[in-house]
Amino acid sequence: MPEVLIVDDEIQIRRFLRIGLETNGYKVYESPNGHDAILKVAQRKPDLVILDMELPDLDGLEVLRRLREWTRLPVIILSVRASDVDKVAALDAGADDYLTKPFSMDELLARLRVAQRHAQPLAETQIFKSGPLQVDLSRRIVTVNDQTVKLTPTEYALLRLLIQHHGKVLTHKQILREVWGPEYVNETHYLRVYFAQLRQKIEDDPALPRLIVTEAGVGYRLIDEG
Amino acid sequence: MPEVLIVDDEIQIRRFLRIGLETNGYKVYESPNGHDAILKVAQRKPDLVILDMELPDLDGLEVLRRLREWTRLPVIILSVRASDVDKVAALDAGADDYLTKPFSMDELLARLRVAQRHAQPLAETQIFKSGPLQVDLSRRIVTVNDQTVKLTPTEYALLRLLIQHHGKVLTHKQILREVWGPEYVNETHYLRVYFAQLRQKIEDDPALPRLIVTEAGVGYRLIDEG
DNA sequence: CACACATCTTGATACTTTTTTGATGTGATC
DNA sequence: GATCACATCAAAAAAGTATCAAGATGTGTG
Repeated sequence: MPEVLIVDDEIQIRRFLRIGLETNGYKVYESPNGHDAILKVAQRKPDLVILDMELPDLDGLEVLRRLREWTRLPVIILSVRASDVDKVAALDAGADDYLTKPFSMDELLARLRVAQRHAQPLAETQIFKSGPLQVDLSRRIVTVNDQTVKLTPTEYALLRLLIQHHGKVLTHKQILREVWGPEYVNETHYLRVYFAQLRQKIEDDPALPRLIVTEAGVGYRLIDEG
Repeated sequence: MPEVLIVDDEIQIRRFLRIGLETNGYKVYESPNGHDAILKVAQRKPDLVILDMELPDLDGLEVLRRLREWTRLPVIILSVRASDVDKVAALDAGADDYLTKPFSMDELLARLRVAQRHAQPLAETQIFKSGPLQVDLSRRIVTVNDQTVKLTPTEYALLRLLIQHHGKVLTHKQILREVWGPEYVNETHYLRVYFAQLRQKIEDDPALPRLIVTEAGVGYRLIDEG
């Protein structure tokens, strides 16, 4: 859920914005003045800031400049001032958008979505490695000794769970609950079958498992850096 | 020197924009209509596009949608229509900003600078290749072994989605939501039919697919560098 | 308006993969 | 040597997939 900080001194405006944003799936923080706003951005680390230009303590532009000293998070300016010079000053100071009051909620929401789009960095490829095993979680590709291996949905879910907790022991119940669902916590036979299958596919020697080790009486564990 | 494409049917507006932009250090291209605009973006590869909503051939929104099929370059909309629905539609279709006429040159320039800041240095994949398959996303031309192949709108939408995420597994739901819409997420039969059709058209041997592989129980994946 | 044409939707059927289930084997511990 | 926890194998059941083709819908044209 994206988090927004609303910076405005008028409580009615904050209220209006909060309602509109919350009904559209945002988590909302509020600041009534500039100093508090800068503090809250640092503390709460919101995904977006909606910043009014008229504040009791600091100028909105000044708040923006201070924020831009250390963060590039999207800032959308709200203002009653519609003059070019104000807009240009704010935009050049690092604002991502500038809306003149009165504005419609729909437009603000659309412009927030644009700002979120812009903020998204390129998705980095997340790859887990351990010995001969290599798992590309974003592409759903598993390789062993550089050979791609085909896993069924359940086998993959199991392996992904092990990777998410690599190094730690996962109890039988934990695994069954996560992979099959809470009503399967006693189907320990499933574990035997699927761990055998998984070892068959990803271990160099399935009879002497080096990646997936059994912790007798407890559960299973995935070794990293084998 | 940043390069801008101006898309507007009125020659006076183009002139006005050209002068303002050139005196501020931009190199300017012009398009009087939508089809020419799409072509020029592919040919000239400008850094920015200024797009008027009222065009003689295609709707501005349609031009934007077509561009977003293959490129994320910044597009700033100009329009006489100031209604929320128009703005929201354009922004959600992928526009980076929306200016209502009349606007000031200074504001436009400032918003261009914002758009340039946001521009992500992406390697634009105008043409996708994999094995015998070749797809020109900007011209919507699909060839297999240098033979042009005709795809229906849905088949093309499907292929384009696969290309945008090539290498990754796309789940059934993802595909149905993107191509047919959120209310179709359970119509898995559509997938069977359309993937069969697509394979028939783009695979060398549709019975042994090498480009579009099935991940049973999960979804489908487009292989790159087959 | 009626026509041909392309495309989308739907149903039937054969086929493949995956999951579930049961039977049996192994080794350690008491 | 009986018991326990785990491993392995393989068949049955279930779920998912491929393909063909007919019906429905929509499109533009004369």
